Amino acid sequence: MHTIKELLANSTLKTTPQRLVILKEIEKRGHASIEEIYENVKILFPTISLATIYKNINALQEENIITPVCSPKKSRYEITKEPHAHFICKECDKIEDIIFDENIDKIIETKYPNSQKELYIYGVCKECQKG
Amino acid sequence: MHTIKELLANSTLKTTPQRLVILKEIEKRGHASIEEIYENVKILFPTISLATIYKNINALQEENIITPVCSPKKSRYEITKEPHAHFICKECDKIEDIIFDENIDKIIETKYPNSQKELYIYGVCKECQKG
DNA sequence: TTCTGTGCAAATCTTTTGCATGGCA
DNA sequence: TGCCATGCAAAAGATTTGCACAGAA
Repeated sequence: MHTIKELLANSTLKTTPQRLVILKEIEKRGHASIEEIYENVKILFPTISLATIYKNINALQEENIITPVCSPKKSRYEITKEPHAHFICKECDKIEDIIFDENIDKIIETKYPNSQKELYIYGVCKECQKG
Repeated sequence: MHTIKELLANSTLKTTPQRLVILKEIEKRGHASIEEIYENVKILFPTISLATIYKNINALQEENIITPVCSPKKSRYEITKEPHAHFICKECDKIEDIIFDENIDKIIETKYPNSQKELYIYGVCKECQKG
């Protein structure tokens, strides 16, 4: 486990207040979209520009500090962590982290060895099934 | 199994030459992006407009005739079929359909019952691992 | 004949780029 | 101090909208 400051210090990127605030926002929300990051970072950092958000999102992805979580509706980003699975609701676009079942892990590892894998399950969440 | 014509006939959408050609292109490629569809449909249908492609992609998704396949790089679409899994290469963005392992199916069904599920495995394909 | 679909143009939204200035190491 | 990062403005790219005409049912 690393702190956000350590993640930056161990990368080729410089530690700037903007980057710290962007990463804290992603960490706090679990999964954050560009607009969510921009709107919330602007509260603490009114002068920040959208271009800075985009540049940093790209740089942080290249350093593997954050990982895109893609849904059909909008892309979001999370702090890169151990392999885990996502459940994404097709209706409300909610993302839940789920335990990466070790049996599934074994099955996939057999077929796709040495693959840096991520598992996504797209479905309809319980709340939306009720509606 | 349904033909493309039947898919349209059973929907609320009218059957037009443009829609048939768009769907045939998606079927032929397995997974097609907006630009791929546009570039190839234009050969048969030089007057087609990008707006028509977008409007139809949205309409066909609402009718559940096509399903988005999302990758971190670009969105693509496929004809809606029985649940199956995708392997998407993080490097070259290639998409492979893979058999939906019945053991994985059972594990997911236990945790997410009655969920219209899709399985995605993001990793690095064999070709890109060599490089 | 009716009403949806098409195609064009314009509008809007999203993301990237260039450049002068500011700030971390 | 040197070089990378920021922020602005503009450019480029992607997607949506409005409207008149064409075409499926």
